[in-house]
Amino acid sequence: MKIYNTLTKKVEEFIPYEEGKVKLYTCGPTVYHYAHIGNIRNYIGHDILDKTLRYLGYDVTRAMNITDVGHLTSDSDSGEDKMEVAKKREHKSAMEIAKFYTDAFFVDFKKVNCKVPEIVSPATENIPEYIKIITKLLEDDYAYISGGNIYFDISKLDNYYCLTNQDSNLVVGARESVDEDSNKRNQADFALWFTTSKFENHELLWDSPWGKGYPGWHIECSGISMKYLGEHLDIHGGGVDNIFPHHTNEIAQSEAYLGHKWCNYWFHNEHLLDETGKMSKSKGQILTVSVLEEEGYDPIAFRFMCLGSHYRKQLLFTYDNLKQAQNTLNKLKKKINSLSTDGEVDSKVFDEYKAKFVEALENDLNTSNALAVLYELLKDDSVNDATKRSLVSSFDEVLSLDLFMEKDEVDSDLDKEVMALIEERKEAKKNKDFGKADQIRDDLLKRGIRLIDTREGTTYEIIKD
RNA sequence: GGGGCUUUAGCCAAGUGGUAAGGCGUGGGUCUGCAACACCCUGAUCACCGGUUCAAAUCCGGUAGGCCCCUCCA
Repeated sequence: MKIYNTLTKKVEEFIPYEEGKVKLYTCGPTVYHYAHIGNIRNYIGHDILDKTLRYLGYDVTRAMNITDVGHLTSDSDSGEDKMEVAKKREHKSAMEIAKFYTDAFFVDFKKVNCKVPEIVSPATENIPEYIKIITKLLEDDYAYISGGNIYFDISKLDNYYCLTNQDSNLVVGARESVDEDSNKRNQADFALWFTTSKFENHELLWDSPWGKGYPGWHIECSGISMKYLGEHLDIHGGGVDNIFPHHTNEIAQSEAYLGHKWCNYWFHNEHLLDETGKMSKSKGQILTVSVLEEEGYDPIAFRFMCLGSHYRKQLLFTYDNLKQAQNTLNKLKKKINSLSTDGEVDSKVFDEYKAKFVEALENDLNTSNALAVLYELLKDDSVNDATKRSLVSSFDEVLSLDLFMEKDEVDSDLDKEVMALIEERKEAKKNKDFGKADQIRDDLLKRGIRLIDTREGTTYEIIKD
């Protein structure tokens, strides 16, 4: 399996620390607001990575955090905690907000057929882990106390900027809204722990050796990852915007703490854009999977749209594009569901096509080509339907597009009524009363039922969108 | 100011030196009483300029456009 590694900026052969096993970590959602479809695209990317590794036979253990505390609008000790902002907005307690949005997140997560990681852990449930790490960083002089807070001293590292090529060209405050924090030795230092000194009204506080306070944003991912996945992590992923500062800081604190290399592969998904650029929770309008569904779109069509592109390419979201994806997916499913169950699976052909499919995925998760293999298979006249069905079913373990439609619960009353109308129309057609025949067809279409005339007779389908 | 990504037909998109996969849409056709469905057919020299090479969408240099990061973000 080849995969792009942000650390080396190259597509590399993936070699886990332990043969056959993969420790995978995904930066999870912040739960002070809904996850928009841009966030969801990132999780779809991780889902494909996760499932591809399993498809290839790896024993994968995956962990994901839920950021329910410590997410400031800035990484200095100024700015507001986003959870506190949400509390003011919604007049709820921090834990109520976290629970509400965590639940909402997983509803959408599952709607696009993302598999829930083995380990899902909220930041607030791992405080002792962070204290343990910070204590050692202080002992080893990688961290210092200033103004009541604990900061990581980046000057203690030679390769702090290993994920980016910024070297020391970093300009703190390139963006106007960035505040300077006078407690820091270097402006690029980052906070590990905040005390109550400047946040007396902060609701979530924990005792620590340095006073009541709460953790900085970056420490949670290091803490949760090391607690559940150990000292050696194979793949750590997130959105490209996490590369700096979040992942840069995670590497700094984790490797300073461990004293050795921590994670070998860094996996980053590009953004989903709308006409105005990057989608963002702070931009106001939050477009969620559930909203797409309310607008009449199948969440799986959104997944399909994401798979048509590559995870490392920006993707423009428009309703036109989604509509196209929906239409394409419907046609694809229709084709698949019209496959007969005749014949026996030809294992040689099965292996050949599976190898092609795997080849696409192994090439840095080329889902677009993987889908092309699916189309090639469906068009191949030399392959019998049983083999096709079997392959499609196998491919869908990774694609997760629900390619085989479960038979809808047939509403027998409706079925009886439609069959009677079909019979009536048949009579009308026989009598050349086409006006009446078309009337019946149009009336049914208005109700979302499309008649399909074949040589063998007339059937119908229920139009989903 | 610094760093990174990106530009392929109306749209989505593959392609990693040898004369452009696939999908959607469009148009045409078959089928049909007419349609729908289905099926068949239908399209681009790859932003631009220059270089390397027998050979470039693919490598190098430059120009132009788009996007992201440089302490909110997936």
